[in-house]
Amino acid sequence: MRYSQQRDLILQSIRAVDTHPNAQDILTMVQSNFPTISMGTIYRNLSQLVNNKLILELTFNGVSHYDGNIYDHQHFYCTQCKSIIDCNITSSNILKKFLKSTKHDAQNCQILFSGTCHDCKSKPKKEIAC
Amino acid sequence: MRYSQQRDLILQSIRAVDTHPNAQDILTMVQSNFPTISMGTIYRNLSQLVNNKLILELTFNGVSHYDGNIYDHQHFYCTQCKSIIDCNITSSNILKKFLKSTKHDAQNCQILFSGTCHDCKSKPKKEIAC
DNA sequence: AAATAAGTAGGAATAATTCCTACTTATTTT
DNA sequence: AAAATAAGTAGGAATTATTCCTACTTATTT
Repeated sequence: MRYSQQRDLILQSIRAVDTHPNAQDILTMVQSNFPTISMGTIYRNLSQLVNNKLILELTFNGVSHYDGNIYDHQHFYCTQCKSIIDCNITSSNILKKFLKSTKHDAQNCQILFSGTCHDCKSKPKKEIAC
Repeated sequence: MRYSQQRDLILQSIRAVDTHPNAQDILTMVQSNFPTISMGTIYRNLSQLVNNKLILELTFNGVSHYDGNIYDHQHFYCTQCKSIIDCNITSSNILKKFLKSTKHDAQNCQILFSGTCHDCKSKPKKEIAC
């Protein structure tokens, strides 16, 4: 991989947040520093960064989201506000257990919790104006 | 939900297999009994069946797949042959553990293992003809 | 400094999914 | 049983995320 300012900015933008942005979010973030960048460039570089394991790709509702935290951790998806929240839970134990029970060669394990996040639970539901 | 032959056939088709078909697969299956069914009908009924918890929806590589087995079980995704294989592992223990460690109200937990399945591991890789 | 291989912008193409409209059918009411 | 009505359908258009293509640019090597 040859250096490019575009890819560098994309990686920095992803690392700067813990919100698990999608391609469109990343385009918007990078555009503020580099207005001529295009969506093709975003997607091409995202797949390179994923292939080189510099970022993680996660799919929620059929849309790819990207995570600059590549350490073993899991995610919680709030079905109300749609936010994706990091969980400090490792998957290695579950993976080990699974490997003992199967003939498949599992190399990875992703756990996705879902429900209502703490914020949505405590906040009263938005009232709809008449 | 009023009865319809189309929805009934869709549900039966999904229950008849353990291959986790996507919308296109289901269209093809149902068309063999009901040639005039359309993709719009497939999608509309799939989302009703999911909402009524008669089937599960799983997303792999950004594509929705459907599962007629609604009991607590998990999945293994083979990165080589792309097949989705059921795993006889429950998530309730992991979910309980998670609930103790967090303020989020998790109601669901999906675990996805991935790697090379037993078949792909034992079979020699396909040779490419010269 | 010249060569070249990788990267870029931006628009076209593709694929999964949702939306829309006029028609049909299962169910309820009389 | 016939009429009313609300849910369902076919099929095509629209939308959205993503990939592909082409001519141009730039980082790196020689």
